[in-house]
Amino acid sequence: MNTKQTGGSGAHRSITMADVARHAGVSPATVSRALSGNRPVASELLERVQASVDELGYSVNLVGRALRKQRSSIVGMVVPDFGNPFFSTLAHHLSRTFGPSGTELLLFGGDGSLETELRGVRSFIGRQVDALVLVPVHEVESAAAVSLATRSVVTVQLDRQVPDLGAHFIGCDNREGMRLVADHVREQVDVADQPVVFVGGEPTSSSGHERLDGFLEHFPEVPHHLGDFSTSWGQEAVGRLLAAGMRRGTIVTGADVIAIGAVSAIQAAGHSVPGDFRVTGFDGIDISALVHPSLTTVRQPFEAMASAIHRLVEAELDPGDEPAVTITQHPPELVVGRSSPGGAA
Amino acid sequence: MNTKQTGGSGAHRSITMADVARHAGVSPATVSRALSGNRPVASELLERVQASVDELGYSVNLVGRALRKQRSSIVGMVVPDFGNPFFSTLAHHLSRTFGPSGTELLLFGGDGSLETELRGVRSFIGRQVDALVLVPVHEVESAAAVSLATRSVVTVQLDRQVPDLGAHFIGCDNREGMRLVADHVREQVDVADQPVVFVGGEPTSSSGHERLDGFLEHFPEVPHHLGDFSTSWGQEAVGRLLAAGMRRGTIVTGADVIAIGAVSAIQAAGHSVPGDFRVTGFDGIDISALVHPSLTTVRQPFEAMASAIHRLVEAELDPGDEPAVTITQHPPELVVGRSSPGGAA
DNA sequence: CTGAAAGCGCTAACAA
DNA sequence: TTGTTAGCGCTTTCAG
Repeated sequence: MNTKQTGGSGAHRSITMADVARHAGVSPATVSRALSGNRPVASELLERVQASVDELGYSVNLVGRALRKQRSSIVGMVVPDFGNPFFSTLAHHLSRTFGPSGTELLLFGGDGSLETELRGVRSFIGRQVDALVLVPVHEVESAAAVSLATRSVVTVQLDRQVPDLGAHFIGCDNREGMRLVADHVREQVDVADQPVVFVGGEPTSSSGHERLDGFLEHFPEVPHHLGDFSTSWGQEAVGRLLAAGMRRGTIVTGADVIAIGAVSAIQAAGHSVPGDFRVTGFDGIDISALVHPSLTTVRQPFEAMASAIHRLVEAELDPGDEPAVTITQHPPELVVGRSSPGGAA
Repeated sequence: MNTKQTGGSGAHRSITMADVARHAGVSPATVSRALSGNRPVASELLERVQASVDELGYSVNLVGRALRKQRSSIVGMVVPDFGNPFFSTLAHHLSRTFGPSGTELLLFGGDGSLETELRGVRSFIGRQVDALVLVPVHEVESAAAVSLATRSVVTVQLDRQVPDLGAHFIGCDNREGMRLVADHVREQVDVADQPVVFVGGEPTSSSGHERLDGFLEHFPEVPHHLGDFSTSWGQEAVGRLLAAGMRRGTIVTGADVIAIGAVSAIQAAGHSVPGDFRVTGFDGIDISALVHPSLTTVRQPFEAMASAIHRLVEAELDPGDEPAVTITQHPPELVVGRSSPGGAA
């Protein structure tokens, strides 16, 4: 039973660097150097190695490499939920930024719970990711996940932050965004005729928090209704407003997904946007330009945020300098659509 | 310079199992067994180990584990593009299905190119994923990526397939879906008054292919315009139709994202849906119920597909049986919205 | 039930 | 420039 049997049925050992080395008549170290390009290799050997690699169909085992190098060339990203198109948009821009640079972006999507978020963070840390990009679920209760991440690996919070943890944060200036909305509403809407209400996410995330505060700063007396960042909350909130007898109004929302739900519910009930109700969103996800009417919204500078994260991560990984904790709120931009007056003809 | 200096500045070694073992006064093997639960450990030792783990803040290095076990407890998913909400929807459902089972779903999003797709596959294989779920970019040219994947690891193609590679495939029955659309159009539309055109994705993916063929089978003479699966293609196609003088019609599209672009362009040009133009989509992503008018579409059975993949992967990983190649086309369902007649009042 | 020891595949010191 | 060797952190025989 101890015969040197190769092949046959069952799991087949895959090809290793040692196999390639033997086949090419060089040492494993030479193969490693030839493939990584980290150190010079005589061009003749390099060709022999390459030929053996091709012939054997070898490809490097990244687990072995990661164990040895103590890093994996992965940037892990943890988002609360795969289903929310805003998070997909963030991932999309980030992967475009990181893609060309060798490290690759891998995405973990939670179910909105703190437990799953922590699992995601733990898992990435245990897999020796080079860096972690984290959109925290909760402004306070995600502290465990964020501080674990920060202690273990280069970590950047994105869009939402747990403050005071010494962790980097890249986001947009939500208060400024809401100021833009407030100015727009003041200029374009007769708020006596179409009274303003705010429909946002609970201030349990920093974005929800800042957007609510930011808007109330300019419209202090406005009623506000808070739920989660979802289309169904937008629908439900409008359902309540209509049930309460509201027939005209200006609905300022905390996110495009909420706004889309709101518009949908308004229209389903037979009212019009922007005739009866004006609606504004926040984030500037692609779809907001395509719904009918197109959404007036605040566009986050996705590209700028993505490249800021990229630069920050590169700087942190570069042993040269020790950058201070970076907290940047990028300026957003008002995009006037047809869900509120003042857009193009 | 050779003093045993611990701490201080610079990178700190992280805690290993050996540290825990020393601290608890047991062997590393015992720590391993205690933490994995793979083998019985005396309850007293188990407590000691647990205490040490807590005190030292140890967490297992998954790279070391993966190297030793030759598997990583990761299921890798490769999609052509993070930006397409249909792929996010697939990922969302899949992660809900895999989440509770210990293995976790990690998502790689490409840029639509074959090179990047291959990179994603290579990377996951090199990281010893337990299984790979792949939405291939191209019906033919993704063969390299799919067959590499299939040779190396349990692989399931999702939604789109490269045929004849002996790889599993889970998708929906696109022809049947298009039959539902065709029947709906025949029953509800005066096609003499509102002539039918098909706007789809290029038949370079199996879905694009089957949806086009499937519809033409029932409406053989219909003009068709093919581009990519994107909202901008939907807009552009409608732009061309309008430029060619079309003012009334029934636009059957190959995907919700195309339909959303189409509706948007129709409305932007001052025409109405469903008055002037009827539009149908395909896929049943969430947003299609919320646009105005809501989209008549074919909903893919996301939950059923996700759990089919889960079962298939579990079965393949279970050394017990050797399941045959599975190719399943799940039955989709027509959802009648207001973008075509026949919906609820 | 527990410990000692080997080794997963790779790369970085060190020697030549 | 190349080879030899050690060891990253873990699990799993194999002994006891």
